[in-house]
Amino acid sequence: MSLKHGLLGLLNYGSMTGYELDKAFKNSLSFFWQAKTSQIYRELDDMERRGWLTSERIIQNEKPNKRLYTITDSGKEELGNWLLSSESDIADAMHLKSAFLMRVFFAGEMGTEQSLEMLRAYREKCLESIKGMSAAYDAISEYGAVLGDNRKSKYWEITALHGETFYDAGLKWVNKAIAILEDMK
Amino acid sequence: MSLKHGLLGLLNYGSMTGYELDKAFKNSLSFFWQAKTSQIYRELDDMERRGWLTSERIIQNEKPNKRLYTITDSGKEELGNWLLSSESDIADAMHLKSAFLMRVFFAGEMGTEQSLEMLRAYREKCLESIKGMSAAYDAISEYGAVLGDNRKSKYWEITALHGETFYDAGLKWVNKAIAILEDMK
DNA sequence: TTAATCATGTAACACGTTACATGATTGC
DNA sequence: GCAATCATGTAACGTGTTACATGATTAA
Repeated sequence: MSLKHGLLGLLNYGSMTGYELDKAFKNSLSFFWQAKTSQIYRELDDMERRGWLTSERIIQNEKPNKRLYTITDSGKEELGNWLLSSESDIADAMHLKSAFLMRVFFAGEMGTEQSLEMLRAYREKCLESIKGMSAAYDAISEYGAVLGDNRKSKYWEITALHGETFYDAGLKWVNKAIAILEDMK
Repeated sequence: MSLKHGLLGLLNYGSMTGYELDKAFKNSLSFFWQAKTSQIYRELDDMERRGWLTSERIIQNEKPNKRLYTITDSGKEELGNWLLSSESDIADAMHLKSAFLMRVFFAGEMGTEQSLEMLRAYREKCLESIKGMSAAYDAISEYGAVLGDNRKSKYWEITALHGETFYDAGLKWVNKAIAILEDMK
């Protein structure tokens, strides 16, 4: 149930509308959790039913009306409990789910040239992601400066470092894999 | 829809019962895809409806009856198409989903000592996983020798190498993360 | 005698995706 | 004139999890 907790975490920084939450989510948490806009609205409804947040309708005349969400004490408690309860998510963190790796596993059924193409495409994605990291670091230090909270932004940096380390690992792996297949020819 | 394709891939090596498929899945594909037994049976039903496989009831008297699944030509075609169609799964492969990293992201809300505990637990899991790799390599060369198919087992090795590389990356990252937090104290 | 292995499933629920609907304002 | 931004949702569908049910054989 981590999507709800991610939203609670963002709302804990300050009240936001669904639209703003959606953007905030995609700009920060999307490195390790993805969610569609429609799902976010649905989860917010459910969280309000649970009493983790309240919402206030704001009428605008120049723009569409909006709904501002605010975390409640009960929501803060839930967030705190989730942060402390290891909840077995560390074991989960060891498991990846990847249709791409599944295709690699069964790649013996196709030609070596086709497998190589697939791996080269993966390599391109790794390189792109690695290039994208500097923008991510910039965004973090910018937000960190705005908030003036060094402690929080340290953890953001640590998650960015995770991304960087893993993209590098992906690149290293795929280069080895390509070398193995080219040796085989 | 990759669970179905994983099952097709296994059945392409030879006919199996649901029970055997479940075990085969957990022994090989579970490194990059997880599925519960109950889901596997449900998917097999659906795949039969689609004509990708046929099943044959086998009556046993000493043991429970079983159902043997066999891939059809249409199933082989589907498997082949899936292998070749990149299907955007390479882009997906760049996205991880991790409740654990989400907790790290919001760890500014808890004490540094608690965050360190969480990271140390992750480090333990990395070390365990790294230790487990030699067993995985053993299993692959064993199966490879049985099948006598070098080409197939090369790809299995490549996926194992992926696991190894990523567990190492996890360890490297967490050590850096722990160092950052300890410096902060 | 207790746990593991063999072997199959159903039902309910939770979570995630896709497709669709609406419509004004602002910047290029 | 066209794309992007603002802003909210519903309905249907697809995928994954949990809890439960059944019951014999075999090895420690």
